[in-house]
Amino acid sequence: MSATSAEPEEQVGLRERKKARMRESLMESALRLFHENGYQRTTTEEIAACAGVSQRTFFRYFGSKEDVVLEAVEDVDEHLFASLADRPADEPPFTALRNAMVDHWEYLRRGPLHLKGSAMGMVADSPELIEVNMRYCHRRQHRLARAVGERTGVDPATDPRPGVLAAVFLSALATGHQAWCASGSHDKERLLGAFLDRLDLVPEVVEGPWSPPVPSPG
Amino acid sequence: MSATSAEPEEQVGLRERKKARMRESLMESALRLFHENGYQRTTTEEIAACAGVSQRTFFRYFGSKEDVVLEAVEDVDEHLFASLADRPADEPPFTALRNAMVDHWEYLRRGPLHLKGSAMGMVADSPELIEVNMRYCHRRQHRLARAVGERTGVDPATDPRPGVLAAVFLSALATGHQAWCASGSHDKERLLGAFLDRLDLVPEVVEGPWSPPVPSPG
DNA sequence: TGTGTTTTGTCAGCCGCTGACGTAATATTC
DNA sequence: GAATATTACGTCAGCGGCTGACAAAACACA
Repeated sequence: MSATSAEPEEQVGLRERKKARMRESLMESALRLFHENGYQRTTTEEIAACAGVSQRTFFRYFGSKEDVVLEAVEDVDEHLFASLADRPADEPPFTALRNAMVDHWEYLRRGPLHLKGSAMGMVADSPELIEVNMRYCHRRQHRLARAVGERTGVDPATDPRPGVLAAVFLSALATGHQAWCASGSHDKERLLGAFLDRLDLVPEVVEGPWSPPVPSPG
Repeated sequence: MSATSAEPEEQVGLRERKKARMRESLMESALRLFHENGYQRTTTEEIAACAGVSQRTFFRYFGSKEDVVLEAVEDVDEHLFASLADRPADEPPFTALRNAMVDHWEYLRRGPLHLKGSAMGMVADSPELIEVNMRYCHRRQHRLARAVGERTGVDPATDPRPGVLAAVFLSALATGHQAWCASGSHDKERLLGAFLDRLDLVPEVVEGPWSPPVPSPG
């Protein structure tokens, strides 16, 4: 084909450009098909065909079908980490994480991540993807621990605190996510509310005895 | 309908007995092969052959290869829940969980669960199984939340606290488990130590600012 | 333009997993 | 003890995820 007229300004070369575009194309095809037909009912051959390549090529770009979802989630996480770095330095780690989540949500609300931004919502729609998401939570946790470590000046390799904080934070999020799924709601704002409810509960839940069983009206 | 109460005895019948034995046989074959050759390199056909049945029969007893590991872990969890119920009623929930873990370990130390008891250690040996374990952590979390709910008289369906506590507890355990794997240690006692270290860190990590970065020697 | 490297499609194949169907083992009834 | 219905099992065929190997096409560099 042509394309020889386009002069790449950067040193990255035409090849890597194509690779990046192919990767984006495959991910977009996959996420769209997942959204339309469901994760389970979408085959890797369909994804490849939708992107105009062979199945083998799909597996050269993504290690597995699950990896597509994972990478979308990780791209979204990336911005959460940026939000964390932007929080004032005097905020305690856990508080900073909570507030970064609020900032992050405000960013997602403006929708610059289009399909990827809805990846988490997509996960909610199909129980299979919840497990897929779970499967990778230790990868997310490692990345978050690193971000927490950078913020606090603590090395996650020698100090267990960043890892513990990351794990606790993500597990509380997961609980909120599950409750949101169970409620059948599709309102993204309610999802943030569920997140914050659980996060705010963590200190009280691990500290001392609990207040009376059910303070709700009966 | 037929009169199934021909025999009022609690005799479950030969058939169900055989089913139970077959199930045990398959699980034992699987766990032993996993232990010897690794999870990945053990095929479901080998498991079936080891138990003297066809592959199809294996899949009639277990929904997936992963399920075998999951059920082993759940069997072990079962006793953790019992230990939790035995803790004094005046212990706060998180403390009770922590201490139940210690009791539970003492039980495992006596080795009545033989192969199943080593399932968690097996998980440590193969990175693939860590992901398998992760995949099911929300199932474990639900069961633990129920146990916590029973102990505290709180309904997990309406009060989010049991779910949050269960999630935080298990995620802290997972962190300890990962650290233990990373250290390359195969000493089970060190694993318990890693668990307790992380659990004891949780309150301090979510509460306020952190103490100086790294108090350890350089 | 020609040469060496990277990327792709095709093919073959393993493995996890499932539906369908016939058969053997078990339980029930006479 | 024979006839019956019920249940478990083996065999077979097949799908979908995933991988190695090889040849052809696309690209980079000179």
